[in-house]
Amino acid sequence: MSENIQHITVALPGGEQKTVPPGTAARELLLPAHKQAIAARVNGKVLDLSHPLTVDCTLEPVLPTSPEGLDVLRHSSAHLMAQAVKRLFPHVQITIGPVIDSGFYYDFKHDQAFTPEDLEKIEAEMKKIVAENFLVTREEILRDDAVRMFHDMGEHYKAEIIASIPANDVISLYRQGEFVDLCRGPHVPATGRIPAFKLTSVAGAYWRGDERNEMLQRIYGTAFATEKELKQHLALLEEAKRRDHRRVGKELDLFIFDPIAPASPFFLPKGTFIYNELIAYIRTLYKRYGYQEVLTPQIFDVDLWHRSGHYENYKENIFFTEIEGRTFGVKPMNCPGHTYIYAAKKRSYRDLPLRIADFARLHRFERSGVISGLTRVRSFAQDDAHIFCTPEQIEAEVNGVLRMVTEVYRTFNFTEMRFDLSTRPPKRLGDDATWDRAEAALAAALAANGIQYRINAGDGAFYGPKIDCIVFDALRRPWQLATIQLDFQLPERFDLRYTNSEGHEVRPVMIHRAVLGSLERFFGVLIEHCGGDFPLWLAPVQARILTITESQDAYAHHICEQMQQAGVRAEVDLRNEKLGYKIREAEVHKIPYMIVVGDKEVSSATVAPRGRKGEKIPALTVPEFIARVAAESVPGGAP
RNA sequence: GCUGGCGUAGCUCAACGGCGGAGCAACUGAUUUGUAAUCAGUAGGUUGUAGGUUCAAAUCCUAUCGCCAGCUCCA
Repeated sequence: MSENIQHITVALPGGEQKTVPPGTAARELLLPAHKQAIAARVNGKVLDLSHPLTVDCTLEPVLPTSPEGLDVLRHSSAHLMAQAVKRLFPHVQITIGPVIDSGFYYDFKHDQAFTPEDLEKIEAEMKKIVAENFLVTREEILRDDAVRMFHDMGEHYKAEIIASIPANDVISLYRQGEFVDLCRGPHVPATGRIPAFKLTSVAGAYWRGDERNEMLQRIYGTAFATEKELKQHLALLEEAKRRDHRRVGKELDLFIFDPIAPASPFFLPKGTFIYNELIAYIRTLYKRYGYQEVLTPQIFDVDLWHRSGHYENYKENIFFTEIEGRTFGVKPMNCPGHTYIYAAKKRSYRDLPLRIADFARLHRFERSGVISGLTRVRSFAQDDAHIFCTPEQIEAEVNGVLRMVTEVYRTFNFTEMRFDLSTRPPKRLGDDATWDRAEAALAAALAANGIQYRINAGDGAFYGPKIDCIVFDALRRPWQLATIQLDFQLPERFDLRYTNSEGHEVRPVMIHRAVLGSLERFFGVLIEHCGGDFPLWLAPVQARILTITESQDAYAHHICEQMQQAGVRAEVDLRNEKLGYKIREAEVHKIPYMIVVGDKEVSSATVAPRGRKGEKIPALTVPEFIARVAAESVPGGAP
């Protein structure tokens, strides 16, 4: 047992190697050079700085600015918050406090609700604990001892969590000052290392996320490596508020909501214009991509929903109505209706693929707590279509849909996209050979389009695998919009057939697909993406003519008429106001072109356009201006 | 649905047991104006709805409708 053969070799960043006795803390090797580190990465695993190194390993610092470091920081912030809460509200029980995308939260058992004033107090206490700069230490303890310990402390939720961990496991505790919490870590070495945090909101949450359990109080917060990043994050939240489609929709007179029809938008003329343009744009693509549009009933005998399986699986979301003793369901989806169009005549393989598109209104009952603006409504339409094809055609069809999806999102200036391929779930319909072929076809179609994708194993629907398209808006928030789903079940349930080339009757495959998804939801996302500055082709008013005095009224009317005749959506502002006032108003209404006309323009028969961002555009003749608008006013044209 | 918060003029918000206000918008008048707000005046309300407490309710209580945040990110 000679001491000197028990040395370990640690590889540090930059190729440096050190030989140290086992048990040396990671911190000691990192410290002089990497004092910013808040954790250590040992053989790729993120651990405490105090972690004793026992075997040969690679060692890297984890900085608070790295994604892993930020997680550590936020997790420690959650503990910091829990400590502050326990100081201020000793009777409160702690439960769990994980890291989330935008920060962290901690759930507490507290009989009263936390108020915004409480949050301020808690935040102040957190700052105090940071100043006290407690060491954060880790210790290991047997499970049963931990259960007893938390039980004795009156932390019954904590004890319950620990009791659900296997009996022989060693578990870890983290201590900072008087506060101790069960946690697997890692954590920052001391509370003084948490520089920038903010508590953002408080809300109810169920114990273990189950609505049958009792309700806890959840406090959300966020933390960053620097004050500057925290400010940036808070500014982003402000910007998101400013762009909120509910606010923009009101300001720009796009749509309203009224309690008389909860979660069902009333589109005003300007909003309806944009809505219809979205449909018109998709229709132009349908011509190129070979879709045929249909109109189908709004309500169907409940028999349809029994046969399709919706009654069994989706009843809670369907509006029912009764008349003449018959029960009808208002359609939440178009697919069952479309099977009737398919089945209306005998189909041959020569008829396939059959692509049926439908912009029909759909109604789904959504629980009152989940509805929100245009993004979660009870009344909406989709750019929905169903493709009936042979199994051999799946890849080519999905390929076509993917091409359309990428074209559409490019048009709307969504530059970032992600695709997820969801494969067979444990509980499913159909044989493995069919699933093999279907999943392979989807993967091949993705590959054919050069699309990188993630696999969500087991996340497919029970009736078939699917591809979801997630787009990121200007604030980098993800939205799941387009979807492509294979379906082997509905053709079965509705006994759909076609005659193949050998004369046998066989089942077609159904592909459900939407590109924009719900038009309402897409509209909402588009508003937030562009902040209300719609591209020229979608702007309800493209140009507003602003006069300086009433002596230009006749000219303004004349050129407005000219523009309208040429298809430019123009209007005049003849009000007896100063130019600055009219400009401000047009600016606030996000009108793309302001056309200033004074005596100068009248005498030279020109216009002086101004862009909505204040860009000065040299004087143009009216035909020149019209040509400019016409050139820019196409999908994918001027932003 | 559940937890919490909030419903006051068209919009954004004050008043928080004691006569419901302001800014913007609207309307009227004056001003005729050159690139983000000219001035003055007028009108606008059973305080979401229904009950209750009180001498007195926008304010306190109950119910109801609606809106907002959250309720899957697992020590």
